[in-house]
Formats: sequence, structure tokens, C-alpha cells
Amino acid sequence: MSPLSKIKNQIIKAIAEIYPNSNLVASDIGPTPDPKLGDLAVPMFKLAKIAGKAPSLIAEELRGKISGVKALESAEVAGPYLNLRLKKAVVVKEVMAAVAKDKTKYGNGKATKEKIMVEYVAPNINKPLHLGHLRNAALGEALCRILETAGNKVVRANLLSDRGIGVTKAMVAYDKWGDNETPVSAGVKGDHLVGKYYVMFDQKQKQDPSLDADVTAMLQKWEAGDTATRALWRTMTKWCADGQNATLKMLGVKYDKVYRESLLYKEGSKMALAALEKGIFSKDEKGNVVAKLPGQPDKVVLRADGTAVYITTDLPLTLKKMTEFKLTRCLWVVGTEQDLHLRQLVGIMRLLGYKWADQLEHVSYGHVALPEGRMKSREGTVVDIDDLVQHLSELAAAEIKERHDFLDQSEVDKRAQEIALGAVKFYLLSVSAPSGMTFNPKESLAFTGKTGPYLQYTNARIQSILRKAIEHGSTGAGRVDVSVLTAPAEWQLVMKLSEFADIVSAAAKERDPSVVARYAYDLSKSFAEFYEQVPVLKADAPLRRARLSLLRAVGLVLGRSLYLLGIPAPKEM
RNA sequence: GCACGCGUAGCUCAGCCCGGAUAGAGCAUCAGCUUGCGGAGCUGGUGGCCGCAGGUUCAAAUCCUGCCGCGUGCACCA
Repeated sequence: MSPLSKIKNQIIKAIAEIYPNSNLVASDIGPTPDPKLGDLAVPMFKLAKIAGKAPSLIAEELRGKISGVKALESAEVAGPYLNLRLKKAVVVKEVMAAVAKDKTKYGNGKATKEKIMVEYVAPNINKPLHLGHLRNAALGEALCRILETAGNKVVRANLLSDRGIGVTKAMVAYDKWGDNETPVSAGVKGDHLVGKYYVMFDQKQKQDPSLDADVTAMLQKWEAGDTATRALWRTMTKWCADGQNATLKMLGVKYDKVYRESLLYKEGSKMALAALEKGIFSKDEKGNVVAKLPGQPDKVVLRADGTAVYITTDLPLTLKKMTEFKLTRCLWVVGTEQDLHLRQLVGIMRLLGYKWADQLEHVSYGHVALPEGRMKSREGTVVDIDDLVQHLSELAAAEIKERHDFLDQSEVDKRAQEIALGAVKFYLLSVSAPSGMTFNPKESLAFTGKTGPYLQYTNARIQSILRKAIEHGSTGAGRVDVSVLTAPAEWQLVMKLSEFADIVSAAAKERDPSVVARYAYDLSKSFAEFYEQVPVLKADAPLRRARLSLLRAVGLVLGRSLYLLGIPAPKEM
């Protein structure tokens, strides 16, 4: 529990001793709108209702009577609110001690019994990953880190859609016009090479619609296990998957388990037929196997000719996930356009009699639009991740070079990519998930204002001061009296630090990394104000030591916040 | 047509689940801050019928109802 929550709980308890049937809870207590009014505000409306008295009267009664809260300095009545002022020295000591004690575990939640699988990205293996995948990857990875930090066991899973029309189109085009080209001979990543043929197919198909028949024919050969077709498929899907994995690695994504559609869909057909036999599914007039779901449209789970549809794979996949890993929760990070699909999948699992259907959960995120309109892979209007990060890195590199004349190119490149990733990830994560968003290139490329680089810059400044302190021989370690930290800017920072654990648990509960993004920004903003107002290295020894330990605490918590968001934290930039 | 999501400052978005003090940020714009620990920064100003109309309440951006606008889905596509 966060130091702040502890204090709030003590206040709740103290009020309950005066009003035994008090219905106030810790979350009723909030910050005051203005620091001049005090630190915490307790609204009296709930108590007023119970007691049948005016809120201001209750506040008046409580004022001065609250006892047993060590951190409480004074209480003032402001209309229907009881505003509390905290003893800064007490709180500062408690918060700083908590950070010092827990170090990199500060903010961790208590271990739960939850074991949660998060499936995210789940790409088609026929083209490079694009902007939509980037929002998915950023969201999924941040969610995993937040859930882990909140005390849960997390299993990261990917599903490769490595079979079907998309892959086959690329195969047909390569077969006809590929001329034995390879990623090495072409000098491009495998996913980009496969994507080139995927786009080529659609261009040629517009001229010659008969190409569709070639796709059908190749799909059938693949299905029949034709040796040459399978070999081509293995080669091309490997190229593509390797390329995509390189992109994911750059993004900091690594999976515990990777599923492949090609290894699952047949099992799905069996499950569907078995359920048909038992009368759980039925056949429609065309002969398709259909699940009839209460309150939802019917869902075809197997085509009349016995071939699989998208959801067919999900049947055995979901079953495998839940049983193999003994999960208590299973999340999909998937766009809002699949809301209905996933509701239907959950409904089907329930229909099949699996009690854990209630533990399946869709983390839905809105579509990323471009200002010009919708992204379309086939029309080349996609923003692919490799190109985007490359472009951002170049801009960042130019900024770095302006500031540092004599840096190695390799160091420039390294920092530039970290800044580029910070910029785009923060941009995508700072918007709450279900909202659609417009990807405004200009803004996401910006390094000033409420951006990833601002957070990274804050971290770099903190690290810089700490480095200089060591050079000057004053580390701030050892016995430090932190109670001298009484300046408003210091107090504001300590209050921010005190709520970190609450932020982590709220983000985990809401499945919403934007909570952490907002916090990280607020913390950085508080630091910047502190930095402008208060000298650290030039302060007298006792104060300097105290401020240095505050900076270490802020650096640690900011670093943890950046980690939760999957944003790199370079020490210099 | 039905379902889901969205509508808050010129632009991009928080806040809504769980109703409470003058509705918050960033960008843009205007005016300031540098012999100083990293100016990718800081301080201040301008800018809002919180889509519209009702209702509930001592109190509504927040809850309820209806309407309007935008997006997505309702495929033998993934």
C-alpha cells in the first residue's frame, strides 16, 4: 500500500471512531484544489446525509477531534469540506524511508494468485508491422509490465496468422515474379520482402482478376500438403516472421509462448464438428456450422465445405491457453473493430460449457487514423513501424548533434533510437485505450511539451546532477535528515512519490497504461518546477544531502514509470 | 435498421465507471525568464452554451431518457 493510502486509511479510521456508522472510504479523500487550503480534502456530504446535519456543521464537529493520525498537522473547515494539513516532516520521512527500503520494488503490489495471459500484436505473416500493430504492441507490453508490478503472474503470448488468403497472395506473386529473390539478395528485411509481393499481387490482380483462381489453387495445394507449396510457405513465413520479430525486439517485446494458426485450425474443425454432433451447434440452410448465441447474431464456426474460418482457430487456442497455463485470466489486446467477434467467442466458450469463459477479457483499443484518412496496406498508405522509427531517429539524431559536437556516431544512433521509441510510444500510450486517435505525424514527432522525450529529458537531468554530485564527492548517501525538505516544490514531489503504488494498481485494475503515462508526466513536471526553484549542488551540506536523496527517489520512480510504459531511459541524451 | 465506441479550448487529448470547491494538460498564439545543477526547460496571459433538449439531485462534463453528428461492427475476411 502506498504511504498516501496509509494516511488516508488512518483518517477514515479516525473519523469512524467519532462517527461509528461513517460510510467514508479512502477514495473519498482527495487533494485540495489549491495547496493554500491544505493537503487533503474530506467532503462531508456523505456523513451529512447519515447524520441529518449540514455538512459544514459536521466538519466543524470533526475539526480538532480527529486523533491517532501521526501525520496530521491541522484541520480547517471550508464550507462542506474538512481540509487537512499534513506534518511535512513526518510524511517526507515516511515516503523517503519507503522508497529507500523498497528501492526498485517501490510501488510493487502484493503478490496475488492471479495468472494472466496477455495475447497481443497477433499479426498476419504477410507484411511488415504497421502503426496499428505499434499501438497494440505498446499497449500490450505496458499492460504486461503493469500487471506484473501490481503483483500478478503474466504470460506473454503471440498468435501468428500464418495461413490463409493473405499469405497465399504473397506466395502466388513470389511464385510468378519472385525470380528466387531472398532478403539477403534484395538487401531488405524478410517481412518487407514478403510484403512487397503481397502488395504486388493486389496491383497485378487489378489488371488480371483471374489471379484469384491461382490463390484458390495454391491454398488447396497447401491444404493437401503439396511438397513444393509447403516448402515455399515455410520459407516465406519464416522470412516474414523473422523480420517482424526483429521489429518486436526493437520495441522491447518478447513472448513466453507463440501459437501458430497453421497448427491449430484443424483441431478447431474437430471441436466444431463434435459440438455439432452433441447438438450444441447447428447447421444453417447453406450447411455452415453455426453457433446460436443469446442476444447476439449467429456465428458461423465452420464453412459448409468443412474449411475453417477465423474463429475456428480460436476454439482450441483458447482451450489450450486456459488449461496448459492454468490461467485465472486471459486477455486479448485487439482493436475495437473486433468487439463483437470476441464477445461471440466468449459466448461460444460458455455455450461449450467452459466455466472459465467469464475469465476471458477483451482489452479493446481504438483505431489509429492518419490525418489523411484510413491506412490501407494494399494501397501503400500504411505507416510501417521500421520506417517510422527510422524517420523519427533521424530527427532525434539531428537534435542530439546540435547539442553534442563530438559524440560517436554509434552513440548518437543509439540515443536517437531510444528517443524515437520514447516519442512514439508515449504518444500512443497517453491516449486512453478505447478512444480512436489521430496519428498526427507533426505532433508525435515533436520532442517538446507533453512527450516521451520530455520524460526522458527529465530523467537525464536527474542523472546528470547525481553524476556531478559523485564527482564532487557528495553522494547524499549515508545518514540524511530529510525533514529539512520543506519547500513547496519539494513537498509537491514527495506527495507525487507517495502515490506511485496507487497509480500502478489503478492502471492494472483499469487495464489502462495511460494512467501511468499521465503520472510520469506529472512527476516530471513537478521535478522541472523543483529544478527551477531550488538549487541542489550549491545548497549547504545538510540540505544538499537531503535534496540529493530526494532526487535519487524521483529518478527511481520516474525510471520505474518509464519501464512500465516500455520507454527507454537513457542517462544522457 | 440493430449493436458498440466517440463528441470537452483553433488542434490533439485528460476528467465520466465511483456526481461535489473557480472544467485540466500539451500544441498553436501573445508577453516574460539564461554570468545558474542539461533552455528538449520554466513563469504568466488569451482561448470553453463540456454536441443538443429534457429528467433525477442540495449539487451534473460525470447518472437516466430522447435526439443530432462521426467511427466501427452486424461476411463462408482476418
